[in-house]
Amino acid sequence: MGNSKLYKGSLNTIILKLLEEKGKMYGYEITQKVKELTKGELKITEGALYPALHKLEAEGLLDVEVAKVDNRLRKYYKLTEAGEKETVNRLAELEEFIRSMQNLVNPKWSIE
Amino acid sequence: MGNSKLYKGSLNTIILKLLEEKGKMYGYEITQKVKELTKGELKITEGALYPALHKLEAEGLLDVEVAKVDNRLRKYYKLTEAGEKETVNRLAELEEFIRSMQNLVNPKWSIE
DNA sequence: TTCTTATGCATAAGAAAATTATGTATATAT
DNA sequence: ATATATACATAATTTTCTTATGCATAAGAA
Repeated sequence: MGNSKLYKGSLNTIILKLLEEKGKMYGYEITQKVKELTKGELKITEGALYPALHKLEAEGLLDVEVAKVDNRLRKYYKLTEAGEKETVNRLAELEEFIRSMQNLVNPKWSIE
Repeated sequence: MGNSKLYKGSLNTIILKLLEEKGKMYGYEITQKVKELTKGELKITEGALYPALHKLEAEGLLDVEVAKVDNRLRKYYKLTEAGEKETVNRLAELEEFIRSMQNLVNPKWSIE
């Protein structure tokens, strides 16, 4: 299972990006969304996700809001103001990184 | 200095790809080439590079050839046959990963 | 009705893969 | 002389993941 050892370092940015898009999401929802968007190629494990969410919250980039749906707990996360600013920066960095990787891996692509 | 925390996991593939292109390269040359190709954005540190080269060699994917140029040591690495095969696989995996990341970060790009 | 799968959170132990800090040595430019 | 560039290497530490485990409810299958 889960053999995507390549996304190391980009998990935080992925989380921020999704929250920027959707407004608010809860942990399990994020794992499912990523699986869906990448056609199952990228699987966010809970062991990676929850600590990452807690850290982003501790850094003041996320706010939490607890809800109970169908008698089950959900923790909805959304960007703080600081989080919105950081998201812009980190996304730019990630996009630049992706471009660099393309340049390395397949220079032809980036000519156009 | 070196603030590219994003390429984690892809160093091995980058090395293999460069060797596939250039035939043979030595460590220091690889660091400079990557810096050049990414316009300074990606800096391979020696602490990451040399262990990676040694590991790829131990796995039978690389061959070494020592040379002395200007009284300085150089260790030229090149792909073994097994290394050439692995390079194809790992490049495909990395390209697929890059596509996934694009899909997450900027879905618009990947429609075309 | 029992068992599995899905939903939902969390943390601890361990592994992988980097960074940072050293160390050695020669060559070149200031 | 001194700093920078070239060239290799490794140890200590940190970051960031995977794997394993734990708790709990809901829904569907057997």
